[in-house]
Amino acid sequence: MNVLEKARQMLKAKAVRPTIIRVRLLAYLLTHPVHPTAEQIYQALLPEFPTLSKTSVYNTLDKMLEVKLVRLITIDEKETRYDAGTAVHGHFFCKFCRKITDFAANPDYTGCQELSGYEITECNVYLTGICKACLQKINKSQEEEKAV
Amino acid sequence: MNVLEKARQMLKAKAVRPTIIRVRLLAYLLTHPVHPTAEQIYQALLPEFPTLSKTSVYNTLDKMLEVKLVRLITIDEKETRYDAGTAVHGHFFCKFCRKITDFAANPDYTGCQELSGYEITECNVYLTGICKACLQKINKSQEEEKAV
DNA sequence: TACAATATTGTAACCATTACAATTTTATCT
DNA sequence: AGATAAAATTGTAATGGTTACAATATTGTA
Repeated sequence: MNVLEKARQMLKAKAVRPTIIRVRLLAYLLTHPVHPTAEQIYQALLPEFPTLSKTSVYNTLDKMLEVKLVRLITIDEKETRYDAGTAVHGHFFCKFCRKITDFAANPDYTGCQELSGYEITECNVYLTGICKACLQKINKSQEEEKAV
Repeated sequence: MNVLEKARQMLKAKAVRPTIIRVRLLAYLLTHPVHPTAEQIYQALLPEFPTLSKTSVYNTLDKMLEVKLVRLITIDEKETRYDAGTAVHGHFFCKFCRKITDFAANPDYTGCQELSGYEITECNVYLTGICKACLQKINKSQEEEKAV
């Protein structure tokens, strides 16, 4: 089954009408698990739907957030990112390249006193710092400075 | 030692010049650990500093973020919140009243394979859902509907 | 006091996101 | 298939948090 059919099935299972735009947008998220912004999604779909509007992207994402086919990632305070991954995992945000990396994380806070009686619907673990690649770049440029 | 003196000491320790506005703003955060927004901080300090500008609030917060006297909380995608608490803890965000509750959380991801070689400077655990008080309100209003 | 560095202010711009009314598409019924 | 109503999509304009930047004020030091 290709990814379009898969996206269609996922939408149907959540009783969301599988319109072309919704199917393609969800398929895009499934095949591009890089936590894109609304703008990136818009730009990616534009060639295929020249009349696509930014509002439609936001509407579609809101719909999918409602039924939990998509998760919000607010680790980057500049813009919101979206993730179609269903498995719970943590997100690492590099301050230099602004890329987000997934990592295994499934914390259990059911026994937490402060939250007894609370209804928890979403869980996000965010780490911020500098990724390996950027660290290497930084070290390299420092060495070059020394050499001069 | 009162909170103003404490704020002054904290700023000095980080080599940030303890100007009146910085001291008062930090003292406000220390005495109001409710994760206020920039707007709320601005409104709270305005009576004392009638000429205070929003830009100064942002500048001051940026300065304190740099030296880690303050942490960013991005759990609410609508606006950024600020927290002067130094101890690591998680944040619960209620979708109804938009209040943020602290809870104990100190996850250890030093052994995480995906992040080996990464430099981690910040860690945030965000839970979203409905708080106890809002759940009770919802239940109550549902009962009233039934009664009618 | 005078000077240089730093902090604060005010205004205007930026830009992601949302509101809303108009248009188009879709599902259903005849 | 054609008609109709509901739902989806679009375009435009507004909203509002945040930032850029130049002007002004304050601070520390000689």
